[in-house]
Amino acid sequence: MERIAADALARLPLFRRLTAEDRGRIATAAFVRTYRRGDMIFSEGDSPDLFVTVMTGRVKVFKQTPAGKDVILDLFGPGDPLGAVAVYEGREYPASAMAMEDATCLLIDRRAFFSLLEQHPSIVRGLLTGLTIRIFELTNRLSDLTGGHVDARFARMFLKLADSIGRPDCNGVFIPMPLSRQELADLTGTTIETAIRIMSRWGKDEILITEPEGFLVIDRAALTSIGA
Amino acid sequence: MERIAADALARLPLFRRLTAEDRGRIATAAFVRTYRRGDMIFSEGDSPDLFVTVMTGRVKVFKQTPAGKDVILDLFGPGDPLGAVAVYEGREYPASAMAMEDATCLLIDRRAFFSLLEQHPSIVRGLLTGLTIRIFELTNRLSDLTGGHVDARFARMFLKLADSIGRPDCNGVFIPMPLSRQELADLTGTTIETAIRIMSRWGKDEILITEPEGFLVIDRAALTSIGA
DNA sequence: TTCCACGTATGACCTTGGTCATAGGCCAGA
DNA sequence: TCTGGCCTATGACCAAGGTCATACGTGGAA
Repeated sequence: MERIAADALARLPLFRRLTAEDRGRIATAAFVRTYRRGDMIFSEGDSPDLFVTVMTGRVKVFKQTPAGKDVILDLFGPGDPLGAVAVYEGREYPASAMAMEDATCLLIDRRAFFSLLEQHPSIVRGLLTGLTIRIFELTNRLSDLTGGHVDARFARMFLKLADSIGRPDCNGVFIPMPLSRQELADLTGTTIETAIRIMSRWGKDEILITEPEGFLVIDRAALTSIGA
Repeated sequence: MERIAADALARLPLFRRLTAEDRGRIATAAFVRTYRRGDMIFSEGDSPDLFVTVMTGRVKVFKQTPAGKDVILDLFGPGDPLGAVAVYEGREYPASAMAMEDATCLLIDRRAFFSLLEQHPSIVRGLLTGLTIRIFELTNRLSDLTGGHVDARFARMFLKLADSIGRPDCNGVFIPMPLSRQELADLTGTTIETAIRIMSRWGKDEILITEPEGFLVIDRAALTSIGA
């Protein structure tokens, strides 16, 4: 844990609109903490006493199914606030968060965060927007994961990733997001074997290939038709 | 569509804490609308210009999966606000709402609602609480519906209903909530045939029986062990 | 270097549950 | 009273995909 420079806050969307003075005040109640790949940031059921914002690295938020498997609810990156729900209402985290790679997060003491909220309605608005977007995504994920065939879920997942973070490449669209087969399975609600089978089939069919630093979508049209 | 008496608002949790004067002001911008069983209250993709609160009857909120089946996201009853998400941020409804039986809803013009929000932070808090609870529920439903066996999902669903609205009865716990086989299927992410099979098996095994006005849980222990 | 752990890969097998077909009961409207 | 539509019910069939077993490659630890 370290102190944070007040101007580092200026880079986070949620705090960007505050005055420098206010950011200075927050900085006194905030820490930066670093996590190693695989470290838990918080666990389902923990009671939240810190408000967490991702600064660097990628974080997965997931939950265990009654059957004991993990389902990844969402992937977060720099600037995204984690577990705002729980902090705001003071109830337990509904899911767990784990660093998928080495990461740093900004932690703000819950009390300090609240006094901040009272003085700055713009932050409340930002959080509210975040919550509503979260409901949207969860709603979509729910209808996405329920029923339908696994290939289709895979296809839609990769199309979504391609649209959100993909960048054009000589041979297609590159998705700079390394995910293990297990993580692909947890994102699509299936097993690791099925994930492996689909990925190796698509590799052979030159639809989508796995690279060390992510995935390369070669045949977007094929994905679109599979996902339909 | 009719005017609403200001004191009817006093019965809705969200508005209960306002002064009589404020409720009177809202009443001028609010009206009551009645729906018949099966009527759509709003549809996925509509842009929200009214804030809706259920007053009587039961309403299901559902969404179509990419495969074209419906998934019921939640069941709402008297006092529950519908589609608060969409209204607040002014984006499209992420799901549809339909009256499951004859129902009445309180509708408030979006603009009037906003000026209300600005003057009454307590309403904002109420909405925020509602949104966070909604995220909780969606999170749970997501892990619930993903993977696992259909019987288990059925068992958990009925246990949850029994806990929330069940009342003791001479032979077990009665759930006063008539749901068609199709609706059971939509709640658990399966097909109507599978829903029928499970229900008739449980009926024969005297675990849970369907009654005209709801369901009677006879063997709660059996459900608990199936749901595990 | 050797060894173990972990991620990836692939085949064999079998159950769950989705699909299709058919039929009976009930209610509203003609 | 007949009829058509809707919900419930049940059987037959079949495939998607979960489970189990096995194997290979790589990287870190001893």
